[in-house]
Amino acid sequence: MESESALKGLSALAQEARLSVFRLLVKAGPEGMAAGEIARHLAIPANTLSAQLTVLSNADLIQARREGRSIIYAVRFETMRDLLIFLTRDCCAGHAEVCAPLAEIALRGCSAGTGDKDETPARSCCS
Amino acid sequence: MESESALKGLSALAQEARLSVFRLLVKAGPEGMAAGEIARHLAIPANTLSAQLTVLSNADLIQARREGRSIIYAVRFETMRDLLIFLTRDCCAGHAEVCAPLAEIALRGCSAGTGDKDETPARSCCS
DNA sequence: TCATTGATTCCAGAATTATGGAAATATAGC
DNA sequence: GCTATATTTCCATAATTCTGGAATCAATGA
Repeated sequence: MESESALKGLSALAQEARLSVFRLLVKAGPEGMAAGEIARHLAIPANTLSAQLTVLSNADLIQARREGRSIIYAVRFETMRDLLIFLTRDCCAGHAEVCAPLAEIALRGCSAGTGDKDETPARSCCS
Repeated sequence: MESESALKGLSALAQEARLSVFRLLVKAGPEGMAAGEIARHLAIPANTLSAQLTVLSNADLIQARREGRSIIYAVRFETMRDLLIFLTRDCCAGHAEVCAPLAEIALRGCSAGTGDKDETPARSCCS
């Protein structure tokens, strides 16, 4: 990922509502969640949410598919992975105090959880 | 790191000039770089750069110290580490396709480089 | 075809962020 | 104290982003 895409991704996530949407979609996993359901969850007007989903889509962080009358959004994990790798290389290069703890988190992976009090139990992964 | 700090960090990095400044400071390492030198490197007017450095400082991503007439800025790696961990937990939870490659990068650490053609040789780290 | 539901687009006003000229502040050397 | 250098603050303008009402589009079912 070059810095232009990274910038798009960062900008997309750098807003409260959009970060919430993204976090919700991460929880929802590959099956995703319908726009309306997201709107209900986060109490955002449909048209406002739509604009925010467009920003996330343009950054390639999420992906839409139609299912009946609903449009289902799901995270594109490859993009998020690439963004994380970009940032890690940018700030890790030469600095063990960043690399090491991050590696540990990534290895332990999901078992760590998000720290939210309302979080759902983590699934097993990262063999 | 809670989402408010993460948001600050993301916003700070979500701008072309600021991302460049940050990347430059990462390269510069703990010794940091004087504001004027940054400005010369990136061809940004001093006062504009100053505003951008303020944003990065407020997000705690960089730290200033005075040295004679110069003010030296250096990356705060703990903050960047926390931001990366926040993002990793947010998007890695349950998804090996994100965790695994990221863990590998973090373990190999700096040896990977940034991919830029003008990058300096990576230093050894991450034993 | 018509009504309903789910979602988007259009648009304009509000809010925030970015930029840089001019003036001010801080340090150093003479 | 005076001058030069390094940087910041003040301030106004420009640019961008955010928000939501109203209208529109798409799919479903009767």
